[in-house]
Formats: sequence, structure tokens, C-alpha cells
Amino acid sequence: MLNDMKRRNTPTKQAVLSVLSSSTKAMSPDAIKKKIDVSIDRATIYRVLNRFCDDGVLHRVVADDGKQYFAMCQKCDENEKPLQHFHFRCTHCETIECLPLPVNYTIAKGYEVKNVNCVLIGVCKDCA
Amino acid sequence: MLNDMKRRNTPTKQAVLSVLSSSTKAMSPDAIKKKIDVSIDRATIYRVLNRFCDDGVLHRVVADDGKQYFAMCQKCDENEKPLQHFHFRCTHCETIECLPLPVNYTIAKGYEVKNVNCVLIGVCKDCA
DNA sequence: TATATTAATGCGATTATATCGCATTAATCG
DNA sequence: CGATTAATGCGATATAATCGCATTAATATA
Repeated sequence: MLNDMKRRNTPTKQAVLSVLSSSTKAMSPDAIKKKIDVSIDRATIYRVLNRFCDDGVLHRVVADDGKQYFAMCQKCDENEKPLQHFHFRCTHCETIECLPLPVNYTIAKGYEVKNVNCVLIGVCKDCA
Repeated sequence: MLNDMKRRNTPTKQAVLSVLSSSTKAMSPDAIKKKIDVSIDRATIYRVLNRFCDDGVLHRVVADDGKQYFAMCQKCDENEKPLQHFHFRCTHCETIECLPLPVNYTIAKGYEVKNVNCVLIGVCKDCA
């Protein structure tokens, strides 16, 4: 919890979390909106998603299409920090999935890496 | 050369290439435009950049800010294909550089990776 | 060199993603 | 139950990138 502001439980948040927790893929705000039966304003979706990211509940990936995608943060380890991993964007079924593939890198001294945004693009095993 | 359409040499293309070849960083269309003394239309910049990417002269990175950045393709090897590498976006000086760090991954059978888009985000050595 | 062909450009309109301001609604607490 | 204020809906806004179309100009050809 980076932000200590009090959060309230709302149907919108529940719905968003419900959609994402039952998905193995990272989803766009629009895709999430479409999966929710009740009407939710676009701005609200974005605010909810951004807040969940701030709170470490979700993580965000920006794909090479320039769009944001959101997925649950499953801590692959007992560690506090969620593991930085690759994502795969299938150009055929147009989905983005979190790969069980950690991002490893060795970078010159002096650099301070705070975040990573890594996407592999191609055809997934279901579409190949 | 994926596209075999005939290309013509124009001052715009020369200017764009000149700017990028003298830069160690990947640049946004807007930044490139600002570096060029003569007036060039925005749409033209985009078209020129896209064509250079098609022709393998430039490569494109989409950063986590959702914007496109372009840089020269320097073949790190004698191989035909340019080496897929990480990029670094410094949140302080707001630049994106090509790192001499190849992207390595092992992915489950069946996946077909056609491209990668990998960005590390943080503070570069000059700003740290 | 003059002319024809068509790639490249400029301009305006358009699409799409994402955010912001503000009034209203509703979750939570005492 | 009433007060507080987080959350929402709505409209406006910002920005990136593309598209259509008429015009310009680079290159090829006579």
C-alpha cells in the first residue's frame, strides 16, 4: 500500500477484481468494461484500475500497441515484491498473457531500475 | 526490405536520418521534428519513420508512456537480423536509450516470437 | 532537356487512449 | 441517523497517431 488513503468497497471495484481474478490474461480497460454486466463509466474504470495499481493489487503493462493492460499481481514467491515478468501479446487472438518468465538483466553501474515493461510479440501456442 | 516499392530521396528523409544517426538515444517523432530546422508536417514525420521501420533502417520502441520512439538499427553482429535489445527510459531526463543488452528468453513450446518490446524504467547513470 | 509517372508532402479532419474538473452519489464511521 | 468524504457519472479536454485528398516534386523516360 503506497497510498494510505482509506479505500471504500464498491460494486465497481468488486466487479473489476472479479473479472481480472477469473482471467488468465491481462486485459484492457475496454475489455474489462465489456465483461462487466452493469454499466460503468470509462473514467471510473480507469480510476479504479489506477488505484489498484497504486495499491499493488494489479499491475500494468503497456504493450507495443501503446495501450494499457491490467492483470492481477500474483506474487510468485513469498517475497513482498511481485516478480517482474515478461508478457506475451498474441497478434492473432489479440490477448496478452503474463508469462512465468522473470525478466533478468545486467545493467551498467549507476543505473537504477525501478520498473520493467517487457512484452514479447508473436503467435501464442493456442493460435500457432 | 520488406516493401519493394521504390523510395525517393527527399530532404525530409535526409533530415530525419541525420538527426537519428547523430543521436545515441531513441527519439519521439516530436523530438525529431524539433531537432530539424526546416518545417516538416507531423503526418509526414510519422510516414517517414514508419517507412524507415518497414525498410529496416530504424526500429521502434513503445515505452511505458505509450509513446513511440525511434532509433537507428545498428546490427550488433554480422548477422542479418538486428539484435533485439533492452531499452532504458530515464524518468528524470526523459530519454530512452538502446542498451547493449540483448533480450534473452526461454518460452514454452508452440509460441512463436516475432518481435520484442522491452523497456527498463528508472534513473540513468547520468541522472543518478 | 522536356515530359510523364507517381512517391512524397501538407493540410485538415479523424480516431482512439487516457485524463481532468466538478457536481452528485453513496460507503463508512461515530 | 447524520456527517464526512471517497467514489462515481458526465462532459470536456489532452495527446498520440493515422487517414483522405489535393498538390508538389523526385525520378524515369522519351
